[in-house]
Amino acid sequence: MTDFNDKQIHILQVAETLFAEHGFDGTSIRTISKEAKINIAMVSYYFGSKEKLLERLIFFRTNDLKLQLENVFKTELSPIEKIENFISLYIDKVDSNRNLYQILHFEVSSQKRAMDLKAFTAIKKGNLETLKNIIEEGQAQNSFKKNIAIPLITPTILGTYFHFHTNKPFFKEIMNLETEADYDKYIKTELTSHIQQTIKSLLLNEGH
Amino acid sequence: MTDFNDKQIHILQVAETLFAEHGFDGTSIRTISKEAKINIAMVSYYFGSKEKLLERLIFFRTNDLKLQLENVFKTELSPIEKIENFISLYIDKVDSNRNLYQILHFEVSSQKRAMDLKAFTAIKKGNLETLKNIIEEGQAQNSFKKNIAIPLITPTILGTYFHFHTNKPFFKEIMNLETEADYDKYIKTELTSHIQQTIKSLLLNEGH
DNA sequence: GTTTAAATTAAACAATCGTTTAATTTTGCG
DNA sequence: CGCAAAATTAAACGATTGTTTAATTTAAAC
Repeated sequence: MTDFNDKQIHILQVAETLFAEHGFDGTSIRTISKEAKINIAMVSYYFGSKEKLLERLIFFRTNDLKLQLENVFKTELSPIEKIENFISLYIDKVDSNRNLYQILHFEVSSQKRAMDLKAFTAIKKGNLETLKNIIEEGQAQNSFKKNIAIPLITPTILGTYFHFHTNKPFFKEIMNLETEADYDKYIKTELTSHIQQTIKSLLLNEGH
Repeated sequence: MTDFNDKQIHILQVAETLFAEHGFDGTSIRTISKEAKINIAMVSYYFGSKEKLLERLIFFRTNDLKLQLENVFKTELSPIEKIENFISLYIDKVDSNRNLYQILHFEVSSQKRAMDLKAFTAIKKGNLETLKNIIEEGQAQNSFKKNIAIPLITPTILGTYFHFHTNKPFFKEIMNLETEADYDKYIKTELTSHIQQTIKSLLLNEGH
């Protein structure tokens, strides 16, 4: 159940792109088949149904995407450096799996699909726990503020990223990001830096 | 073209809820008609097509939702107080139009629909301009930092809100928000406060 | 080379989609 | 009332949806 052959992976990759572009309901099996240059019946043959294809796609990616943020916590860095690494690593991972997260973002919100997202929820809880450990470490040595709503940090980190990316055409225009490379570079530099600066300002005690 | 009769408004309201729940493609005209207790043909009769219905819905709401954030700028408050009001007003307006923004959020990102969003883009640019004025005022009197990526402030404000709301089931669980009223109250208090605190920390010069 | 299973195909399935038609009912006005 | 416009209806349209079937080709094992 864990393995995919080359053909299956190819179908998943094509479906991922199309789902992200046109949504799950907006993408037909015929479109996927045409794009992947396979017969229509192959999707049912390999995955059973369109909905199971999506489930397998989520598994395929989240299994490949288990964030190893715990390692950040275990390093010898200072809490504020850990926060910086936590953010850059998080954004980088999400950014390199844009399409899947675009799908999850919508399919999760429209909770119509009754699919198993427990694994995904577990990952989110684990990441939150890691963040909590880092922040409490900083609070213990009095470099971080005490009255912080820790569970709201992640919404600020990821929310800033997603809102930027969701409104990509708008920001490409007002930032004069002409090419895709310009856009990608802006995320890796300015946007990531802005998020780091925002969270650091929120956490750090004044005068440190 | 500006007026809607009671029946049209009723259809728009039903469609708004269903679109937000199941997406545009996931909602059929038959479902809308059934829910609104009208004949299937009435949608085409009043709006022309399903896509035009969505356009009219966006117009219907954004026309009612022209944020009067400029008024915040014109008050006699200090820049930091203006920022606080800007954020609470913005979140409150978006929160009271959750469903529409949920739709816009997805339909904008999947830019398949070739519809007229210029009015919406214009509103966003206007809001950004207002925010810029407030911040530059604070920078002029040396209470705000100079090196701020102003266009990334809005993504942080709205992104935090949307990411929270998109993952509503997750946060209801970990925050122990049992009822809808609990959830709504949390947004108006804790979440809004967190966003205000975050932006204020980012903007304010240390020692002020 | 024969055999068996896997892979692939074209075709058809019933269901649902958005939209249109044409007939009927309701409404408002003189 | 009589009449014209608006509103509403049931029915049908062709197109597309996800899925299944049954036949055929390919691949691997012996």
